[in-house]
Amino acid sequence: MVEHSTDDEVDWNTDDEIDNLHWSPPSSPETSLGPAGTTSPNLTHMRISDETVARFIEMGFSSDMIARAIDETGRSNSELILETLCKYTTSSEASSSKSKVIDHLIGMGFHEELVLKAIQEYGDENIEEETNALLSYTEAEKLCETDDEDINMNDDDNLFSLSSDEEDELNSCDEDKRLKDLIKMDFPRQEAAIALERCGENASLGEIVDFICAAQMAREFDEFFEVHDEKETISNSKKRRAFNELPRSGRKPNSAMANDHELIRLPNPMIGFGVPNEPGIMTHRPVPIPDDARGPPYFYYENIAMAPKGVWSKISSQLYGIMPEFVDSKFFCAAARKRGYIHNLPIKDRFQIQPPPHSTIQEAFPFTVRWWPSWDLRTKLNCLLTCIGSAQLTNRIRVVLEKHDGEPPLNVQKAVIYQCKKWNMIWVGENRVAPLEAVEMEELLGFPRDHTRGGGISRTDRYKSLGNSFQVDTVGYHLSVLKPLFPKGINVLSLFSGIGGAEVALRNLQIPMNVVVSVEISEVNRNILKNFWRQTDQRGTLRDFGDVRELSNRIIEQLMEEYGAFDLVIGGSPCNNLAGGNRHTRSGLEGEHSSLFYEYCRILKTVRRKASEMRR
DNA sequence: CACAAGATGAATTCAGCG
DNA sequence: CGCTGAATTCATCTTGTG
Repeated sequence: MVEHSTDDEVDWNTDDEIDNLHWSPPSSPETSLGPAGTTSPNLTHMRISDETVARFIEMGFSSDMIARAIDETGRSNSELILETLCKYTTSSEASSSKSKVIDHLIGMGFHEELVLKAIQEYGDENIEEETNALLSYTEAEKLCETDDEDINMNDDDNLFSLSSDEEDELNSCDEDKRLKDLIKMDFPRQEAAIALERCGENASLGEIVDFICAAQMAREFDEFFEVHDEKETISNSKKRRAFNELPRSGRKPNSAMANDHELIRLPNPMIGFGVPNEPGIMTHRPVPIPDDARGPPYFYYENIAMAPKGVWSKISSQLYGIMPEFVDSKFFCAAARKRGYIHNLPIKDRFQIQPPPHSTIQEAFPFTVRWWPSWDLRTKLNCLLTCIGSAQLTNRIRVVLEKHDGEPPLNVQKAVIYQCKKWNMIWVGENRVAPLEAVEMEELLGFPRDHTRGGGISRTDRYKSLGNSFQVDTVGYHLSVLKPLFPKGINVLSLFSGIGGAEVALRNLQIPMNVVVSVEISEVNRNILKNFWRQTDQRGTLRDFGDVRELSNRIIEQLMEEYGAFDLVIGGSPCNNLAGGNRHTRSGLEGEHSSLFYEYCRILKTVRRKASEMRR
């Protein structure tokens, strides 16, 4: 091991331009034993490492399948095993794929007739195409006037209750089973046991879950808006260190530093008020919305989670002191995207846009699977940015890998992985990595294929627009609660619209948009949204404006008089001056672009004031 | 002038350790 | 509790080309 790494070190350094493959030296040299480390208990006879097996399992293959594939392929070549596993999956899925697709689409609420028609038209291969087709059918057939349902706008009253059906079912459980169920739901055994005891034997599972959630939320409440003086902050334990910690004495205060002592913690895992398929979904907020911030009109504000210190407490203080919901989109798609959302939407009974996107890189891009080396354990991509890796870098990686037969030494692996993570590259051939194509980013972000393609946008601008966009499925999950509230459609004021992430989310949720007033400074982006509006046969009105600063309060009031009040004000203000990738002008919330956040506040307040006037 | 490509760190949080 | 290292990040600027 030692002689190898020394040789390779020499190889690295004799290569010109190799500096760009530099990585921070590993802290634990004993890990350089290579991939053949410990083995999993039931697969002990094989040379495949635990990590590799774990990766296969994480990709959704069963251990039986993995064992079979390892036996069949000769136990040593992980690429071959993966290929075999994929073969198994495709062959077993093929027979049932059609009925599965039908069930899936009907489950989304499309009529069976339309589903069959779509499948006839597009085949049963591409569920995405079909969904799009179905959305077009429904849009064409729209005008569907739902009868006046009794919608309870006051969502905070019945937040704890489950439906009677759910409750009946849950009541039938005995205590042991309930404890098991709770542990299965990933509640700590101790908390579950205490909750069971406190709630008594007649309590339903729902009540117990609420009890545990309430306890968790009480803790969150304590930790949010926690006030410390400087001394206390410094002596706080690591666990209690918070996002907005004050600067250590002697350190120069950041210009973005807020002048308050509030601490906002980023949740770990970053699941906000809950995400699908993960434990910990809340039915009501840890910190209630203040009365003066209740909707309608609803609002939804977004920005990056990893902003400089003090930024989020400043943003929160400007938006009624509402607790931000920090969510990583890796829980919704195959790419991470850590964002904070401040909104006054209900959080009960959220649902996902259907179909949900692929959850791993390998599922999203199956063609890459056969090229994926066993030592690259990624199943999720990092955040999609506005720039992509250079061709020179991919070439250097290829040259270096070609020098080694089979698996390269550990230090080479580390360097390659480091660059792949940094530039979000995927395997597209033998020894060949590549940055994502724009169309692949569209897919990961939940946009229709070629949403940003053509129409006068340059390649670089396309990457920029996509890198600045919403992740549609994440935002859609939060907005889904609007669907039962506005069966007749909503009026939307969309600020900093970009390529229309909010509009695409609403459309995918099948929430009719009566009026959308979109404010977006980039002309190419405005054109993308206009094209989307036309192509999806929207019946509503789309109005677009350029600079948000020129949208005066007077104009806003006029628009509301013309179209009626806005039901939703949505937008994410510029993060340029907050983003970690910015080497030059990371100047905080008061920066040239990021300070447009205050325009969002101004406009929101104008809308809410005017709306309350109109109600009177 | 528009576009494409490449070069350019730091701020922040977290996990792990003594 | 304090330290260290690893990991991650909605980007800007300069240069070259047509």
